[in-house]
Amino acid sequence: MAQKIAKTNISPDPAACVSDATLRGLVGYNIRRASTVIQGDLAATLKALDLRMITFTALVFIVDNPGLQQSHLADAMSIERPNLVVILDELERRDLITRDRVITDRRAYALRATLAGRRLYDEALKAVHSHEAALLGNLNDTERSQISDAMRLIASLRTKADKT
Amino acid sequence: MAQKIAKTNISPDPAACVSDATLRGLVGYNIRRASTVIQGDLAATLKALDLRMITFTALVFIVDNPGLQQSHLADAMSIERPNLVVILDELERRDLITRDRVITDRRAYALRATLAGRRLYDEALKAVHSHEAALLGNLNDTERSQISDAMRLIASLRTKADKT
DNA sequence: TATTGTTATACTCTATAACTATA
DNA sequence: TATAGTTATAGAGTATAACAATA
Repeated sequence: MAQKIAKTNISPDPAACVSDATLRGLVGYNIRRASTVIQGDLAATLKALDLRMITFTALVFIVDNPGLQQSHLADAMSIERPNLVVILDELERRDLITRDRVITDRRAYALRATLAGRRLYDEALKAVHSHEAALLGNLNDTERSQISDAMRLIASLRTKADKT
Repeated sequence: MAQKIAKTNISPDPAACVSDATLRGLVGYNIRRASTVIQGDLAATLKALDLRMITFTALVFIVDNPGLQQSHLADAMSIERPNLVVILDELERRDLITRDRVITDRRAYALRATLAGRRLYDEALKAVHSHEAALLGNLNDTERSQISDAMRLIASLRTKADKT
């Protein structure tokens, strides 16, 4: 027993000894790790409302931009049109949104949230905001704004990956 | 022609009119967008060296932690052991790393970078650092440090998604 | 001829169960 | 019995080609 404790003290957690010092010197590595933690936590929050990150995002865009077309939503979400179809199928099946033919262009659908959709939107946003408040409790409003500003600045940058 | 220009001026880019004001109020949304931009750009940088983000990350860990075992590397990279196998297979096939039996525990492999692996490590890190310098050119060292510090703080937080 | 939404499909990334060889 | 590495496989998420309806 004493021997076991001694052995444990020598190597309590080998994984913790793995150095990521080089990677921590990269801004991209640190942002990605933070993003992973927040997304994981956010996913757990939304799961209680039977929403995934991507269905939540689509719902928010539709509530905020009533009459939006699928192709424009796909652009805004930076996803391909075919992948949006199944997401909207799910939201429509749950009666959270409607797809109405556009009279001036019968190829397109105008997306609108139903009352149930707007209610879920309110509920989800409230949950996500409290979640962020809890997770980022150590940061004050100024610090949180600074982080968001810096992230928006970086998100607006483009170099090699720019395709357009 | 004049009519066409007029029409264009009315609606130059419908997608740009889609408001994401609500989502921009969420720190997680802003971090994820920044992360996507940086990862995309980083991927393009590493592609020139025939590396993906995940193979690059594994290589850096192995060079920095010689003798590392696969299970500890998987923990450090937050990926499952089976998924690491194919990554190491690729690095080993390209003679960038070796898998040596551990004499004290013949179940485990000690991972080490070859000379070629260390050379690619140097080359890749140089490329990634210049890439970040170019992408984040508008930010000075202090601002970049502040961002990294904030991201590391967030990455260290755990609430709902904490499984352990 | 070009565009909107759709289907089918493929490719990557990730997660789990079960096996082997060692401990 | 438990652990390290492996295999097979299933599930997300994402990307492309091709089609019907419409412009």
